[in-house]
Amino acid sequence: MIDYARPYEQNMCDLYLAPTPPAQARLDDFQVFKKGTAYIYGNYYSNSYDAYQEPELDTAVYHNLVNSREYRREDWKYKVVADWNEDDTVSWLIETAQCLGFSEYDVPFYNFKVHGLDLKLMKREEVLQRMITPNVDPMLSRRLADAVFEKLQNRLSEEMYRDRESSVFRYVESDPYQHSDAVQTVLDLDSLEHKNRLYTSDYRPNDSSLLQGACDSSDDAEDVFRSSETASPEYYGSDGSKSGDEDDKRKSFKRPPGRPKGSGRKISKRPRSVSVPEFLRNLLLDPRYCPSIIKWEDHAQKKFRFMKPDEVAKLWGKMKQNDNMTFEKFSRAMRYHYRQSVLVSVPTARLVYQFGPKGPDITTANPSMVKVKSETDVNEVIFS
DNA sequence: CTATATTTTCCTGATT
DNA sequence: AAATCAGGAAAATATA
Repeated sequence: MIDYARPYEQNMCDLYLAPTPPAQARLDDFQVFKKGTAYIYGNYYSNSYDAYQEPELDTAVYHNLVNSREYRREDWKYKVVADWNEDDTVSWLIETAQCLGFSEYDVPFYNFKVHGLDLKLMKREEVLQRMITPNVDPMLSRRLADAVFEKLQNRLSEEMYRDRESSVFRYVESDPYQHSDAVQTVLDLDSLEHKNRLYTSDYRPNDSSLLQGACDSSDDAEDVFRSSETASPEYYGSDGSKSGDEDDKRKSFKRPPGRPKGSGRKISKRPRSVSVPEFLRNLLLDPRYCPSIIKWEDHAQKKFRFMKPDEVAKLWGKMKQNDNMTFEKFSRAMRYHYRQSVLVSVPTARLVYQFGPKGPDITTANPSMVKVKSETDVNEVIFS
């Protein structure tokens, strides 16, 4: 059953041309040397496919909520807001949200890909509108929006003040978010063994006074938020792991018994990663991918066709940080979903599959299927 | 940490 | 002949 599939959201797949981060070395890379045939085989494939690559899609990155880490650049720190480009705005937003003790997964950052000038003009209400997203508690989004808005206003007024002080503006020394030195070693084996590390532990507290509660066991946004206001997080006395040389003030506080107020709400921590069927659904509902590389064959029957199987596989690989993904392997993953009727095969037709009874929800507010349908027919004629 | 679910890799054999 | 399909097997990852 694929009841875990998140509802489709616009911008769920996001396409952008940011430089791709250095690919993580995977153990799989080395397996090539264990199998002589695979080595030659692989070369052959990659060479022949290179000829078909379309530059536009080559640099495309399928974005899902998981890789906001692409926006970890810090250019924005050295510019005035008015000079921020879209990426600067997003980078700032993500970092600010984290400094405030929120999870980056609560931030629908793709709604904030705006130039700094537009951000400046944004009213509190608009920030809120953009912050709202189906998977996050609206109250949480509201607090996040408010807090972010305040931060923005602070920065803007500080800029104004500095502008009067000196005509030459430099932001560096006033940076409220000094980043700690990167703790990265070339020989760090962890980075080889677990790619998740990138988004689980890449996160470094920038403001310890605010972040005290953000990284610990609290699931509750209320707790996190309150700790930033009153600095009264819970004290772990039993195992002793948190006591000792830590902050003395903490010892005088003890969490009152019972469930903290408002702790029943669910906030999004790390969202479940996108499954193969979900991924397909997302592409199918996104006009940036839909007719071009994958399209509906028959929306009513949930049938779809791969136009460029290798491009789809490449996107999947990109999303999973796996440069070795091929349609061959991707389709194997698809076939495993036959068992549960999430997908069903369409015999005789090649590159055509179908969502089964347990498939993801494919409804959408703006179906572009009508147009697709006619293109289908055209292509059909040409093909045969 | 354990168990289950999903995905990746590789492979054999069949089909178009 | 090259692509695509079907699954088995096993290992790797992800999630509960």
